[in-house]
Amino acid sequence: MIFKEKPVIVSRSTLKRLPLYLHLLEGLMAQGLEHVSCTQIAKEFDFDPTQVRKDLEVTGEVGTARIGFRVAGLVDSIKEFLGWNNAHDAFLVGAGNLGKALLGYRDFEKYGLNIVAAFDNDPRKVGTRIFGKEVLPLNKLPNLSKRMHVHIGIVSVPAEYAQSAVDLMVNAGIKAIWNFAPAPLRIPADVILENARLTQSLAVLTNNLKRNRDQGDNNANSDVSKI
Amino acid sequence: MIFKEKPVIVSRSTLKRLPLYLHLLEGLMAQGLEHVSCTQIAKEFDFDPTQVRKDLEVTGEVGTARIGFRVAGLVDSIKEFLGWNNAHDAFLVGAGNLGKALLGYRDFEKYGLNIVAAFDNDPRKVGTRIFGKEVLPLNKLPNLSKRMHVHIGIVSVPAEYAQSAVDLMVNAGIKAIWNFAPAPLRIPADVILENARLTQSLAVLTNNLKRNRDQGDNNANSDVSKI
DNA sequence: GATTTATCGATAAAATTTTCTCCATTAAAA
DNA sequence: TTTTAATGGAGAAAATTTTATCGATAAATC
Repeated sequence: MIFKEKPVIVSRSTLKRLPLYLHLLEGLMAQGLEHVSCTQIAKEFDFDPTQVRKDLEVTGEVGTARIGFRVAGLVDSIKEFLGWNNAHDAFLVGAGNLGKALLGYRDFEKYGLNIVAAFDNDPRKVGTRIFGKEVLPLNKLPNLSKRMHVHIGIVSVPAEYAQSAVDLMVNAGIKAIWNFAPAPLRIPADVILENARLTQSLAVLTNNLKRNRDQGDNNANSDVSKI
Repeated sequence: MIFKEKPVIVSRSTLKRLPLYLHLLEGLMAQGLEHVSCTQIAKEFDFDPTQVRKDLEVTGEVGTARIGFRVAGLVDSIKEFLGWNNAHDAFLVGAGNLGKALLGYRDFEKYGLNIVAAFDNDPRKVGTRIFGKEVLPLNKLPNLSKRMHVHIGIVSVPAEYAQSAVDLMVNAGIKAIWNFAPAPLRIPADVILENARLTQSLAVLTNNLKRNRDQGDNNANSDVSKI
């Protein structure tokens, strides 16, 4: 019997730090650096070195004492772990401002995401091309997603249309939803939902700002100089 | 002696849930609903009711048994708590794709954010207007930010320029940075930094997708149907 | 070659966040 | 008026995440 590596369930927190490490490591690799220690990485981000070590553990890479980890090995293992080595095709629904920006974001390729087409119900948009990608009417999504085996759907429609867009996608066999709309979404348990909501991040920012202003205190946010 | 309300330090987790509640509550208010219970709110998002209660506690609103909370009161208190009642002026640096999208995102007004101008060093962009907002050369930022008392800076430049953009802003008196670049940033402790990195969210998504695929298991992500 | 230093890996401790439990309160029902 | 059911509030418990500690190991230094 062959033992496949058991898929480790990793905390969101760790998962979200991995791209930061990756970006740093790619820079180091470009500089020709061979090895790097958790201590060094931690210093860059003002993290705890132990935390970095724990995070890197999930990639399966092992370091050597006094030397650290192989940079190239880490880069590859993090990409592998995140699923960024194999490109995933994705559909985008909602070709408004945000949708356009996402369609034009070239870096997604690096992250294994390939937006193959956009969908919108606005007749002025349908038929046009945005950054080389065709804008199709929403009702063409189900057939196409089945034919092309697309499993990721990006939601960049206004909040009030989000649920119906998601329902359509789920029925069409989409297995993972990346949601930019500020709406709660209902999906079956076997579909993956990841929210990327600007408002949440903004909430943290403006609340901090208000607090700073309210108190004129300068040590309350001593933790915010971190990454 | 007058006791000012002591500014409560609230966890990021709570802070990030508040905008979700707010959005829901605004919907309920539009429907004419007067009161709402934590139980109802929790049900919408598949959260724990106690968690919702604890989150709402920070706003200072008190509910009444058997009735719940006043919807209008909650909406106002959450906005107040997040600092979304008073508009904050902001500068945006980097008028690329993402920058453009942010400039065109009308909802920011609702969230108390008012982008007053954009800055870029690309001569083809300087002098143009994007969604009515002027694009200025970066070297005009310091003077303007002081004159206009702008305290928020939005970073949407490529990673390699992020640090220098931030340094410029910090020197110009910017007090809070909203960073979209996938780079680690160094800032003084009294400046607020909030990162809004798409790659982090994408990492969670693609990793989940890979895990699901690797194992063909359907109960490993039983938590992903939540908000 | 011995000693020192930096680092990893594993485990334990601390801190934080989430969930649970119980009780007092309140409006509605009997 | 009394009873009942739903709810908020407070605090305890559980789970998760982060940080600290310690022995082993490998390179650098003496």
